[in-house]
Amino acid sequence: MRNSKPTKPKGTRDFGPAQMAKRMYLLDIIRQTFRKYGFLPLETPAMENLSVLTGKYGDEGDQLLFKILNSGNYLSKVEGDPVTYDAQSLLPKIAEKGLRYDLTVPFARYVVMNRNEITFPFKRFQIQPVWRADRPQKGRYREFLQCDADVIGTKSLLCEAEIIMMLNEIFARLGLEGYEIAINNRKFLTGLSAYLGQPNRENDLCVAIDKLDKIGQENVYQELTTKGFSPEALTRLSPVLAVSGTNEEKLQALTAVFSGTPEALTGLNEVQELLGLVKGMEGNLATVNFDPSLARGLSYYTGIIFEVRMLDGSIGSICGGGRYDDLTGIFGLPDMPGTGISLGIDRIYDVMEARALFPEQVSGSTSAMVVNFGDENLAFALAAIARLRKAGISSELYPDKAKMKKQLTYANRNNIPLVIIAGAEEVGANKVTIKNMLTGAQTTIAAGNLIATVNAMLEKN
RNA sequence: GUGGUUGUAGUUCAGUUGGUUAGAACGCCUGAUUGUGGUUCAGGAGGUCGUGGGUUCGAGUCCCAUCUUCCACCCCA
Repeated sequence: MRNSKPTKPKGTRDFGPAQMAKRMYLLDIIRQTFRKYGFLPLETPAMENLSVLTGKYGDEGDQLLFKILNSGNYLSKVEGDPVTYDAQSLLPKIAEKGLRYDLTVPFARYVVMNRNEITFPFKRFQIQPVWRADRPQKGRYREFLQCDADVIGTKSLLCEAEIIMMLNEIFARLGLEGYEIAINNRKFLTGLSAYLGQPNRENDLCVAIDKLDKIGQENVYQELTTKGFSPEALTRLSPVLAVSGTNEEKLQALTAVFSGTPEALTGLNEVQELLGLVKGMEGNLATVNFDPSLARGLSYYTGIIFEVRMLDGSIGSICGGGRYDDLTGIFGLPDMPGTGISLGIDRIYDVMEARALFPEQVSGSTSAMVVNFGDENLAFALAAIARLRKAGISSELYPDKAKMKKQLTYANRNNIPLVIIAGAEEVGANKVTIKNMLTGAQTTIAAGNLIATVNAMLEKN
């Protein structure tokens, strides 16, 4: 018999109390802001049927789905020898469920299944973990928490404008600076593709130009050439990639170039209109950057798309999203336009940690500990802890009659600021001693003044 | 999925061309202080060197496999 050391699956993390305090601080701000903008909470199961998940994220996405083996004798439905199957044809026979890959598709499923109960437009937010069988890397995990806010059932650009307002508000409250909200429009990209003489090739086009910041123009052109884009197309593309200046200047310049391409113009006009709406709501436009090379991979986007990134490039995008005008169509409910965003709180956490942006007092420790002297003070200690809790003071009684040294060490390690000491000496005189662990000072007071004194001392800290 | 990288006490890391009993710092435990933590001092525990094979008289050190870590690509939060 040999004990093996326990391990944790690749790309997963534990969050101890110290990390949780910070995560909850972050989540509280996001949750409050979502609610402030009228979004309602929703949760869906960790697992979905594979029929719901597959085919929504492209071939690459399907590869990254975690599949759940059927219960029981899962090989019984396989005809013949399983070894003769390839993975793709064997899969549907042995697995019919998978872990969710994002929150948008489960949301679409929910909307379709509950279309008669939902009042549209429907605004919901959802904060739950998602799983991807990706190879872990910096800021990239196999299990991570997404914070989504979506509006479904309206084509109004006001939704996009509110998303920008909301993002700015969240980052302002977190004290996070040095980010940009990049925006673009899929319609513009579709028009661009046509303009280049390669209609319906916007996917390949997007994948390539999305990398502009990273690999430079030359490499983008090389990639496009290998994908069959002609030299003429690249010549027509270059003024688009080279466009610079303020958002207004970029829009103006591109509007002139695309005067003969209606779809691209529609896209540009929407961007223009969106910026106007944000301005009208007194939003901060300094963080908003119209980036005609922003593409985003997920194929369901059809309108304005977003991406939030740190200007120092320290980490991948911390938020992504966009408009999808027909997400529920694949589930048999057409004409259900929507738009939404997803915040990656694991990455935001990493950035905030690196910049020491978490406030000191997020630790959320217990306020007071009562020292356990055993029978000597059991009755008194029980009454004291009850009174403290009735008064709303987070407190605990050390569970064992241990040495005072050990009990104080415990309080110290857990950042408990006040320790209540009442042994035979104090109990006999109907008094208690309160020790302030920060200063080391301690006072002995009448037992009846315990709550008032503790409150006063906590107030001061 | 492709290419690379990493693994030695709880943690961060040393460990010479392969050579006795694998080290340090911090942390942890005990005591100085039988009712006082955080500072100080004294002492102590803790490692089949990621795992499994191989080469060798001899492997933490070399080779293979596997897992893990981190990174780039793909893609993405």
